[in-house]
Amino acid sequence: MRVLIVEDEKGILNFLRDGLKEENFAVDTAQDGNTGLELALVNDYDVVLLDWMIPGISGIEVCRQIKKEKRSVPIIFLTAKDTVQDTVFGLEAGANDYIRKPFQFEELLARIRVQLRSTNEEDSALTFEDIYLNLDTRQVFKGKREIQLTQKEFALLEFLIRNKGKVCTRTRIIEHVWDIHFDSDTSVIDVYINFLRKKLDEDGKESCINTVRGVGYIMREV
Amino acid sequence: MRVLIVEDEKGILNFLRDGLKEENFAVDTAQDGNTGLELALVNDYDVVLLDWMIPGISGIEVCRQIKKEKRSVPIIFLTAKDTVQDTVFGLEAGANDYIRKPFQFEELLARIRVQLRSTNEEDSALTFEDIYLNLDTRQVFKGKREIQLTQKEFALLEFLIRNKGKVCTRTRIIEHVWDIHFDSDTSVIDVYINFLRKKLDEDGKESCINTVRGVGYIMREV
DNA sequence: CCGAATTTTAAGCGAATTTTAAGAATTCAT
DNA sequence: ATGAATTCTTAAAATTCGCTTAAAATTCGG
Repeated sequence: MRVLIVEDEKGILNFLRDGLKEENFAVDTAQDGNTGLELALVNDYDVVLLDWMIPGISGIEVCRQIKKEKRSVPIIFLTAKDTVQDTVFGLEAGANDYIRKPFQFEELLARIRVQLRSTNEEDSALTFEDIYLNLDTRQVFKGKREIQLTQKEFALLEFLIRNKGKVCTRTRIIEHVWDIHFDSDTSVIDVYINFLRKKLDEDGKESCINTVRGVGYIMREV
Repeated sequence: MRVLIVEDEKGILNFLRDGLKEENFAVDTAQDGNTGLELALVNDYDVVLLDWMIPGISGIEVCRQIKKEKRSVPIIFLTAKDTVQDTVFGLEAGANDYIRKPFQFEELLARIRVQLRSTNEEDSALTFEDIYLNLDTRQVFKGKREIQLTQKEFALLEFLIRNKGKVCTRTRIIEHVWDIHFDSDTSVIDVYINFLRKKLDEDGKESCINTVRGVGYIMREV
């Protein structure tokens, strides 16, 4: 899940970035309106956090522009202001939600989850056959057995399951899970597929992750 | 589907080439304007990706020249610049779309698909009689039976079905599926037609792929 | 700052795929 | 019917690609 944070105050920015990374988001940041807008238009984010008062183009304007091109990206305003006026402006500009500073990180997280939930229509769990992924607790079960996964393993499995039934090309995987854009020469995917298979597959049975030679991988339900 | 990429930065070039090959495109590349233009004029591409700033003739000029001779080839600009000015120039020069670097591979792919769709009008599935090709999962079914195909087999079948009812000449096949332009002295097509027939045809019945002696092959609906 | 866990790199192996090559079979014109 | 051209078939050679490992680099908590 990719997030863009547009916020000029360094302290808050770092706080948010670190917190969200811990929650396994791929985080991009911008400290002014222009950069923020550009990033938002170029990339596909799952949610955008937008400060109200930023240098360059105002938050409201950034919001308006993003919504013009990409209707579906959820935008959450972070704002110190709290008059009714401003809130109305924000929502008119197309924001999906807003949160007043200072806020509890937990609350922000909750609001982000709400937004994600509404676009994808999933709860905080993903499943594939007898594999169960709880996104809240980061627990993974294979049947009744709990499986310990590292961050990257979890992210890769999450991506594969979200795209179950479709071939995930190496390029897409490296972009969504590793956030690498211009390096095609790495075998890190192979290694992690191998890790997942070792942890998830049962002896004798076919792997739950299929290889599509020359292309990528797919989790295909039988 | 054939793509030409004109881009001087090696890293980006490789990244694009690999990514597009995974998506089953036949990819040609050029690292300067002159070579790019020449390739574009000599061959039939389904889409051209053109960097703005390249050695030799400028991207804009290449675009203009291509459009003068071949109105219909869609051209997508890859550009680091982002002023309105440049965009306007690009579109005036005849570009069909542009994308700013750095970009998500996904987004590029989406834009390419938009361009292709306007000429063809395809979904993620192709059919010919009881043969069903799913481009998402790369699965092939003959009736209810699933058929395992390799990359090249898949690409060849895809090409034949996209052109069903039309004769596919050996030259067009070798260009679109193998990306070979001069070497007419190979029997690789015969071999692969043979592979496909073995996998797809049923005993006793006529092959689903017809030979047009001296010319090529055709999938003709009865 | 150290040590453990995680992530990444690199290399060898082996299997699957792709290509080459050559003889057999077919088609077509004379 | 015959011979030339073209296509089919097969097998073997060449290549590519993914799997596996181990070791190096990095991150992170104490």
